[in-house]
Amino acid sequence: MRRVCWFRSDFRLTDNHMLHRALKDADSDDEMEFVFWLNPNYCEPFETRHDYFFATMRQFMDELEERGLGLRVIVADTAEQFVEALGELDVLYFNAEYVEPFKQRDEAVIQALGEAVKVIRLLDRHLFAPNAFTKKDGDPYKVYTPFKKAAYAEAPPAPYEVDVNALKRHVTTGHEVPVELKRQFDRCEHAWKALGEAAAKRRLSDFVANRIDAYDEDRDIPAIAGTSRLSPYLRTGVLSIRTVTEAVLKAPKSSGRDTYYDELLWREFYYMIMVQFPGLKDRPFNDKYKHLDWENDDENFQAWCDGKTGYPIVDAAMRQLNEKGWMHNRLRMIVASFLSKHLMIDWRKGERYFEQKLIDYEAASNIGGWQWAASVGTDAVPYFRIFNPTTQSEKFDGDGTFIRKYVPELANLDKKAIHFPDLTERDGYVDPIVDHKEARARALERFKDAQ
DNA sequence: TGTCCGTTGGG
DNA sequence: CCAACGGAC
Repeated sequence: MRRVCWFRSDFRLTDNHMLHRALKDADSDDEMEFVFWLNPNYCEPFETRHDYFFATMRQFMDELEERGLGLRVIVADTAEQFVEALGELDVLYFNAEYVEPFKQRDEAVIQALGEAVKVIRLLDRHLFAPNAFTKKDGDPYKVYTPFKKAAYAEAPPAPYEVDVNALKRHVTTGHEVPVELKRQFDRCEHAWKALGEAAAKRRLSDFVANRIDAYDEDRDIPAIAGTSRLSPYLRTGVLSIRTVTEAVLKAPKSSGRDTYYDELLWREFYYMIMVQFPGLKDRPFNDKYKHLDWENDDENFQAWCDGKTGYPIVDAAMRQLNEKGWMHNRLRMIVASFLSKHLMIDWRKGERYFEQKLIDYEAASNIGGWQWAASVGTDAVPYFRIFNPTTQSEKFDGDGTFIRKYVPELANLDKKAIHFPDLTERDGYVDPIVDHKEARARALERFKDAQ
């Protein structure tokens, strides 16, 4: 029997459902092969997130090699080409993706394989199946709190064991590195710190041992490492959600720990919503906001993207995104509120900009978050809760440490002036592109019209 | 996981 | 003057 394990965004050897299952199924003389489909169409334009992805992949391949395992990288534009390159096989294993465009890609591969090949798709990226919880009437939950109650009643799955030595007996081929992969590796420029499984686990245990107790308070301060910063690992599959959950629930009970587990459940909630209600990348969950009167102001949108709005906390946040491919969660809320309320620019533009830039981009969480902030989603913030960027800045970056790091033009201002410099003292820094009070009033009006 | 504005009451 | 608070958005 020839069993093929298809790696996608699950670059790890431990607690990997696909590997666990393939090993369980394999007889001692069965041959196993690891493959990766490199689709050059997914690499253009080459953004920071591609850089992170391929840097991670490269690190994973080094790790495989050290352990005497190999990954065969197949370059293909279509599912048919990919399947043809796979050659003869009996079983294909992979960890399921439930959200587009990956779902469609996976179905195209299954189609192209035909009846003769057995396909085993496994739940791996999330704790619970997307249809695991329903209301009494059988409908999916649309509100977080009851969903959470249902989820709390269920024990999350334990990590899956993977015996690497057993893998070695089945996987006999080394890496196959096509020129196209080398080309992608060569495009990587960032000097990423803490790549790979070992670094991810160190960060997880540091978080659980030292930071999780204070998480509920520290997580809102962008100048300190109060959040777990595990999302890039979850995105690339370097860390498994079961490993994270196990470590979190083993920690002593605290309000920080509970808040953090809640955030993991928000991740489950949004993915469940995306699966149960397809199409949310392009339409608001709440129908009444389908025809909201958005502004089509390219100049303002560009200023937002570039971190040149004249609101220091917004600009610092956007510059962090542009430089690091990552943004602190409190800041994601602030810039999303600013784009959709102050600028009245369609949340979909912001969602797509985040998609382009974020190394931890997950469609469900990102779309859910944007719809939440723009007040058009399920269980979203009410439209009249409009963040005041200056107040948020004073509250969460009180002494201006974060702003100073990313907006050097303002580095010399004192901690009072830095949150919104006086219009006469902005040499070297842009004037605000909108007036807060006017913008707020306009947003209230537009949203009220849509009620 | 909000902010604004008017009111009240202490200094 | 300003903190505390409650209602409205």
